[in-house]
Amino acid sequence: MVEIFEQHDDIRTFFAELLLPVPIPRLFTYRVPRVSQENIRVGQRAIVPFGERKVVTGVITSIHEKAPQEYEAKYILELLDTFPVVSDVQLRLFHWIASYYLCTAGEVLNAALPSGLKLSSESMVQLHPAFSFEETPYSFTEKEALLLRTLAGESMDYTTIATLLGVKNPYNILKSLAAKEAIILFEELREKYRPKTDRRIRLTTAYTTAKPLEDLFQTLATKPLQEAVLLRYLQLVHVMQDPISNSAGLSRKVLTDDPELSDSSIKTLVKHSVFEEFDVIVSRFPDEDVGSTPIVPLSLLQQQAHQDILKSFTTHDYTLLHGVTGSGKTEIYINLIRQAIEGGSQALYLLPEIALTTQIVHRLKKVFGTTMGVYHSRFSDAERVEVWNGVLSGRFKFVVGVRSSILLPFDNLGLVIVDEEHDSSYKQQEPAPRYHARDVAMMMAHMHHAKVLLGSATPSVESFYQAQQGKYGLVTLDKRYGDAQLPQVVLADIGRERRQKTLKGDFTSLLLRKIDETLQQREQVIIFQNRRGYSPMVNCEDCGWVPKCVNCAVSLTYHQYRHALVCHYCGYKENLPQQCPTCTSARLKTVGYGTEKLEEELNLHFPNAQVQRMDLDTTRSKNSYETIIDQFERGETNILVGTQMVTKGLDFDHVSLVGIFHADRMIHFPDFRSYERAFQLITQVSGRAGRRDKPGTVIVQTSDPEHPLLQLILRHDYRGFYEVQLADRLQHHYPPFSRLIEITLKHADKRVCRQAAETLAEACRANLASVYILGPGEPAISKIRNQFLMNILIKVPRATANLGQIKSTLLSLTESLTQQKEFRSTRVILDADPM
DNA sequence: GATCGCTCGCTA
DNA sequence: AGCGAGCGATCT
Repeated sequence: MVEIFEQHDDIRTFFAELLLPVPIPRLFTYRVPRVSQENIRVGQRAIVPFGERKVVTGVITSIHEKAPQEYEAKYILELLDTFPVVSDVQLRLFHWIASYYLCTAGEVLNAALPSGLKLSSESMVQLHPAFSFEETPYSFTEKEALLLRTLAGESMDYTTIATLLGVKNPYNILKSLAAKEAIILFEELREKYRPKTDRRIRLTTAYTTAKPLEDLFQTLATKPLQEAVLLRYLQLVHVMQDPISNSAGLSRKVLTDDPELSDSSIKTLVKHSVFEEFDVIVSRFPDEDVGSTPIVPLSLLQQQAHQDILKSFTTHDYTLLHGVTGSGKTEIYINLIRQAIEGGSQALYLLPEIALTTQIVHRLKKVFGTTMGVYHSRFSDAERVEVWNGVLSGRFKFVVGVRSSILLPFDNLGLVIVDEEHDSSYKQQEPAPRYHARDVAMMMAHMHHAKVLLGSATPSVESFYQAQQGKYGLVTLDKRYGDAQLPQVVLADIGRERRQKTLKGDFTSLLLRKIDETLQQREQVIIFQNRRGYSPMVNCEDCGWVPKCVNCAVSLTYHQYRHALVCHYCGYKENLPQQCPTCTSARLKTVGYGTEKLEEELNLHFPNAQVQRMDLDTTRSKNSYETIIDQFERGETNILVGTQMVTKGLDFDHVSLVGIFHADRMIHFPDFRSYERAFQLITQVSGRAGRRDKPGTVIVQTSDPEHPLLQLILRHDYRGFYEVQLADRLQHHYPPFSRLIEITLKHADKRVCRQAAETLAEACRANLASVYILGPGEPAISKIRNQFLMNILIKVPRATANLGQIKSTLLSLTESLTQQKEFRSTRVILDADPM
């Protein structure tokens, strides 16, 4: 074939579609600079101008030659990568999440990329170089002058300035100052991620051979301090035997940390070019104890379950492992993960936030060593970038992580394990994307042709139903590991003890006696109470006044250690008044028990025991969580009091008693999932009690011991619980028989909020066929941060095929609502599969 | 009349 | 989301 026309590669113009991390439901077209034409690939990041002055990082989703017709595309400023850092499957997944969870793909990208990978510019302000107060012909307002004085040589960003001046938007002030040539505005691009480096030291090439070294020792004969440094170096780095070892050098810290060596001598040797310093990039995850520990062999039951799971995988992509607490699910997971990795694919092990503890990480590290990455919200951003890059480079074949690790750049997943599958922390609540990691895992696994294993002692009604229907495989482990007994659950009747006057505060005599017995036997106790603070409420004994939050429709929680009333929703804080502000009575009393009060009263009841509290307030600082766990593990603490944090992922050998301080509030929460949550929570905490040889006891304090749910918990009757729940869900059109979409409207004006909700609900009723619509109604907490809330619930029966269409109708109805003038500042939040 | 502050539209 | 234009409210 003869080429008739010569290809003029150099005159072709390429365009790229970019996904940007902004909440706009659209891609953006940019022009590819000539120099990048050869190298640009889908999945690379690029810096692009966005708006008048800003620049942002986006991801290339396609490359083409179709010039946009209606506008002139801007140029890509810079390609940040030489290879794709977002995989194809990942991009597809982002779009699926966006459409299923009613948000934009940009919001998903924003959640997925660690901010270290999202370079963007920040608007900065600096004093004009030619400006001086003496020479300027202009006059300034007070705020302007304050800013000019504060700026003096420094540059500041907009938000700092806004705070400094006490205004919301400093833009007008800045514009005026810029016009008077007093300041200049500029954009600062910040490199957020920096690899961690280690400063190293080595001999300069002049001294790497025997002769010069000998001469050097001659010279240093009168300088013993420097000689010592040199000797130590030669002792640690065998320069003569292995010249390469010198080029790798020695970490400078090794020498400076040595108390026998002097810092200044090291510096002098560097100054005299005996040593040279250089930096190497090191991992933030040091290669600690590589996988060498032999794996504990599986018990017969575990082996059986393992085989059953593998067999189930041949017919089902999704399998549910229903294993009672303490049945040893983790060992089975470890085996499956190893097999997946050995088969050449990636594995992901998801855990709820509070279950991903150092205990479990250490255990897995011993098996998987450096091929394992850990992704946790407590990690710094730099660490997240390294996990991201580690998955890309293939360094990590396996990741243990929380919800958001589902968004890492896997390209060859073979297995996803979702442990504690029922846990509500898999569902992101606050900012969009409001995704459920378990359900995303299933879609993702589908895209990768991978298998998913859901694990739980108390599966969600939804998942168990799917298993019952044969949609998921089901494997059951109903014996504890090593034939240990399930804990004995005992109800303590608060009402009866109150009548018999044996109640002490809110402690039943039964609970107190059991704690005492347990301590006598040198065993440990966990007390669970799902309320932090001292008391959830304060109350005036004379007029009934209750302190409320000024921004939210909730009563304030009293925190004793801060001696303050605190709002758990917005953080508002005020001092506890000396007297009631309405009737001046001094008889203000605290009502109810938080973990803080429990801790205090346990100290009074058991003065010889060490009581430790574990909740948000005691685990705020970086290592406090680990410290509390370590102390408890070593037996330095006898009683651990805590919120949900004590329910998961912790294994202690000497806990034989678990107390659930108040079961009633969990059960009687106004929500169709409250029974399920209570059942799961109580079962989970109970699982902390008892190990191999000693069965544990669980005391559940309740005012309603006859309650059917408690009766089911007593018998460890998951199936019974499930049947009851399922009937209820069927009757009221709840999942798994319907899919839910919750609409929340927010507005500062209660009337507007209600009107908007009514208008929207009406529009839904008029435009959506074959769905059930509930509301609008006020949620239990009707105001948060000065925004009034209204809810509408849409129930879409499973049989309804057009879920996608319903969602897009909802989006357009919402859109037209907020376009109406009176509702323009109403915020509407759509939440698919709310928890 | 200038200045402040909020709403709204746009981003390629 | 974040920026910037425009416009009505508010102080002097």
